Amino acid sequence: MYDHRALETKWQARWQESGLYRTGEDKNKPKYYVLDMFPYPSGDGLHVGHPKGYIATDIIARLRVMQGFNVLHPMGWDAFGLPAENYALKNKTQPRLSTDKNIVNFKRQLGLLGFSYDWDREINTTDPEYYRFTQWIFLQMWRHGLAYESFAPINWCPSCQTGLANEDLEDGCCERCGTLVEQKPMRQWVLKITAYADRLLTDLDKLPDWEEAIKEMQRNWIGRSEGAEINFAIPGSTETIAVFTTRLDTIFGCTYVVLAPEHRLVEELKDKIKNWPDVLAYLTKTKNKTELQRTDLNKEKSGVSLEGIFAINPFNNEKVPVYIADYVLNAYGTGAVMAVPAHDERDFEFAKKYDLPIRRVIKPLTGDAIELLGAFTGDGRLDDSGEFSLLLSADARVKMSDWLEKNQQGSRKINFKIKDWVYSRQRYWGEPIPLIHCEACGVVPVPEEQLPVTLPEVANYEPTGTGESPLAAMDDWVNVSCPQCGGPAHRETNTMPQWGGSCWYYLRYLDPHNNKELVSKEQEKYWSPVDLYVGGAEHATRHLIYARFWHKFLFDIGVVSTDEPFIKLQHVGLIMGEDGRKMSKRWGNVINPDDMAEKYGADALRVYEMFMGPFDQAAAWNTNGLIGARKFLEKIYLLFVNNPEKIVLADKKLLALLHKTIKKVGEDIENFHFNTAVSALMILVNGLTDYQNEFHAWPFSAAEYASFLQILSPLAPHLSEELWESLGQEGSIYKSTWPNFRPELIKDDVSIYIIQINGKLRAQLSLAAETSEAEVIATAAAEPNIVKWLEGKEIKKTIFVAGKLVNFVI
RNA sequence: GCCGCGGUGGCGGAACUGGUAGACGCGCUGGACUUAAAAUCCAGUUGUAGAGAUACAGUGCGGGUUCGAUUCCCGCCCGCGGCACCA
Repeated sequence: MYDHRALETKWQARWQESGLYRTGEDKNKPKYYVLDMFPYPSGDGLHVGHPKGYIATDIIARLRVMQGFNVLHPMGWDAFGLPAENYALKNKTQPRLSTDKNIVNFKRQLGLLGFSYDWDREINTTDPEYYRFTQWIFLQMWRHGLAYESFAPINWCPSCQTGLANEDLEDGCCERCGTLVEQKPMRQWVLKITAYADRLLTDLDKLPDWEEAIKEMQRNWIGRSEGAEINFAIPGSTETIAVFTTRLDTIFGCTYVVLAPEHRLVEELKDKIKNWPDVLAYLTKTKNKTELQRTDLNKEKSGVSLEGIFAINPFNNEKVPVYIADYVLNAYGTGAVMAVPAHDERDFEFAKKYDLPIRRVIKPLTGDAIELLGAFTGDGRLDDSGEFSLLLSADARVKMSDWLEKNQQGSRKINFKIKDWVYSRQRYWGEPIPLIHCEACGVVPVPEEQLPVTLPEVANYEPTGTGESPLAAMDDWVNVSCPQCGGPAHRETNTMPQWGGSCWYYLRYLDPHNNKELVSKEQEKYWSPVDLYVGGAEHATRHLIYARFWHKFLFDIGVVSTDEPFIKLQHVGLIMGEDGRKMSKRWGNVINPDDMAEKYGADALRVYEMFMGPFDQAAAWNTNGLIGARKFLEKIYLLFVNNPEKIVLADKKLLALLHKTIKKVGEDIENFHFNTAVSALMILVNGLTDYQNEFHAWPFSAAEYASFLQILSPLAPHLSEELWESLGQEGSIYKSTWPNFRPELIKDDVSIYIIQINGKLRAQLSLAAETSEAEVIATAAAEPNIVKWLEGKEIKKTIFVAGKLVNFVI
């Protein structure tokens, strides 16, 4: 039994004392930047699932250092935002105090696991010296017209009492507290991420080392669709109804037009609408529906016609009725659609209900004789479509778009699902938005030399629910003179959302103490971009899109030299509770890493978490598995202490196994196959244990035992360091050079042949590697079990694969 | 509904570009040590038949390609994740 507590605390203290993990500064070496998604320091502390990704990056960081790279491996805290504030409110403390306390606890917990972080580069998004630059970036966006004030209705969480971005919702509920979100018009700051939508989409193709699944999620979120915008004239009005469609080829089948209830024209055309009371009733009914009710796919479509209003289809000059219906979304496209019930399921359903005409204009290419019960939504051949009849759908879309543009009735158009980013929160615990409202000059930026605009300490930081943040009540802080004209003015009192500070933190690690600029050109050029980024897949459509957006903007204004921030992205699979459910206080299935490290050791915990299964897959916790990992380390310890004389009786097979293992462990770590790396080490250790127990000697030299420790060290740094020292090796194993495997030792001199009859295994044969084909076949055919099978049969064919198998086909 | 990922022993999982299915670990069974238990060590562990050699079946289901398929192709079923009235 080795005393893991004594051993691990000893080495953790020594590493810290010697500054072992300070980032290398020799710029002649190649660099490797390996990054974790920095944690949100919650009051609950880390559970056993959080460190899984950190263990993996630590293993990679250690491997890269040993391979001769300058490695940047930093850690910090993403500490602004709702959860921290809600936690402080619940515990009746100040967010500043509770956040600082939580950080101390998180840092202690991470310290127990022996990570090789360079703590000199620690950052904290709530530090004014940090958020000064978050504010600076916001100002640059404002200057470039990418931050604008809007009064449109947005998602409002009545429980958190703040506006939210689309990305903050889950099934129409607040992602934080699960409360049903309402639509509420309010003043807000919005970032124009849509201006980058096309680049965010197309540049995904430049990221071959991102998992396809995550890229696909982003593509869906951005949601690009190509189509056309068409203007339908309104007889008796100068207004036109613009509709967006991706199926211009179906336009001859348009039998009515639908506006979203919130569409601007509804109010504009009020005087001409003959059944206004009906319309008003419908509008009220819609307004009272929640977002969830409105988007419920199972609900029956409803709407009301705008009596007296018609729209003219420019292609055939036909006059069609106009409806409002809440299945049309005001926020997408133009908020109006041309309805083609024959070729769109939603329109079909609506037309059936209100008895509107259904006109088929696309014939399926196959089986068109069948009478369709629903809408035919596929491409086909145009029918009854004037001069465009008989064209194929795809061709028709091109020709009809040309026609539109030539006749100035509309144009080609690309739409995105992604919406501009609602960037202000009516809460206290966030970065103040560095803008000033002046009665005379309008919105004026805080001069850059006055940054940061620090978050004032307030006695009462509870949300007001009025659409203003608690800061609005702080007259001393709010009232300022205008930086431009000196007149009376007041500060913007909304704060930035949780995701603000994390949009650029990876850049700050490069140059964390620079108080002139967010990162120096020199440091940026050397360290950027991030070579490996590891974190949860839940960030695919939030943090990872936001950060790419900011990065591209910073690239455009010359702050960074690359147009993508993260070269390789690897997502980490969750660790579930022993009951298979997500670890949560609610289920009482949370396993605490402190307890596990205390009981079984940090090394055992590291090895176990990597051994649980494929890194990117979810896996259920099993403490017996952790004990297995501990036993494995125990065996290693015994290898070194059980044979103190260290007599060496050379064993070729075990030496070959060592070199195979060196090769495999290196490759597996690079490919994130930690589970098989651990298993390879176990196989080697089992071999060594058996050998030592039998012969009471080592099968190879101390130098080779040292290289075994080296390949173990990224996984189990404490124990390896201890045994490395006991072998009399100089310096830390962390600074040693990763061993090379010797290919000549790996090559087998015997080949094991499998002998098959009709593809079924019947015998095995072990022959010298250089045995000729003819000889192998002859020997195989002479095997007793094979002779039995071949007796009285004719060999039709013999398959031979060198070094592998012989297959007799009979 | 659309998109992505997956389905292998009692469990987590392994299997390189088609070539011994079940590595490694957990669990379980039997044994050794012990007054006893824990720990440790040894043996076994996909199913069926057999004392055994061995034979047959077997990687979600049904087909196909191939000398040979967990791996490739076609058609399904189930699970997980994301998006979802996006025109």
